[in-house]
Amino acid sequence: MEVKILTHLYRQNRGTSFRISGHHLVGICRQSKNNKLDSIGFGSSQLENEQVCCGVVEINSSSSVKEELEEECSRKRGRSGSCSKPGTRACREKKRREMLNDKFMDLSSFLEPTRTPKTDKPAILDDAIRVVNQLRGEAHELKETNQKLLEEIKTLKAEKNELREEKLVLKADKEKMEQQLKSIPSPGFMPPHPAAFHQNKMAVYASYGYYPNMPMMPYLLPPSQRDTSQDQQNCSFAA
DNA sequence: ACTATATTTGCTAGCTCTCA
DNA sequence: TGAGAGCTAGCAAATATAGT
Repeated sequence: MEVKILTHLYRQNRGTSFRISGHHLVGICRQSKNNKLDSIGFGSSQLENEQVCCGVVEINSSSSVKEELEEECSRKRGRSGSCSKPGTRACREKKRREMLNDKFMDLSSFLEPTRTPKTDKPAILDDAIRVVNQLRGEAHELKETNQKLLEEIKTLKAEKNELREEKLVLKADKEKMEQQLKSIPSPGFMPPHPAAFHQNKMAVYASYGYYPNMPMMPYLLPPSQRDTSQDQQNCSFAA
């Protein structure tokens, strides 16, 4: 264990006895903010009950001796009825306080996982209130968004149904018109112009009843072949 | 000196057990 | 079944202690 004598005096009104490497030191503990042992005020055995220690040793070790000292130097007050006797009321009360503190630490860790848990209880509660309010706001916004999306889904479904019905109506109309076309009587035999045969334009007449079982071929012909603008020149007798 | 935290202690409510 | 005793958790106030 490395010890370092500090120059300043350390004043305290109560001391605790320690034994380090066979040397008897009398003094008190000095703890840092996080309750870890920081240093020990010490004096001689003759100064055990004096108010002024002769010096302070700084502890710079992770040895079990230090742990023992830390145990010895905890904030526990050496009163009667303390938690040294398990099952006593004081012990139960201490357990209850520890449990409470643990819950506060858990809450602090939950609120700010990336930071060291706070020990300031009002600050932890402030954080908790802030986070709860923030989460409430977010939940409210998400509920509103969800409601809007549900309404949009409803509208789109209605629109889809309308389109489906429209499609059925159009399909029925189409079938009806096809039936009507099929039922129109033939206007009489009109032999196609020979040029039509020659230029493969015969299909133009297919839908007029000559070949009722044939598909409407003109739609299969390329536009250049459906052009009849030059027919008059090609076939003089048709004029 | 002041503040935060730990400890002690008195009080109360709730629960269980015993007894008439 | 109701009354009383005993036990305990929880709360709050008082007090002690440590840190700044």
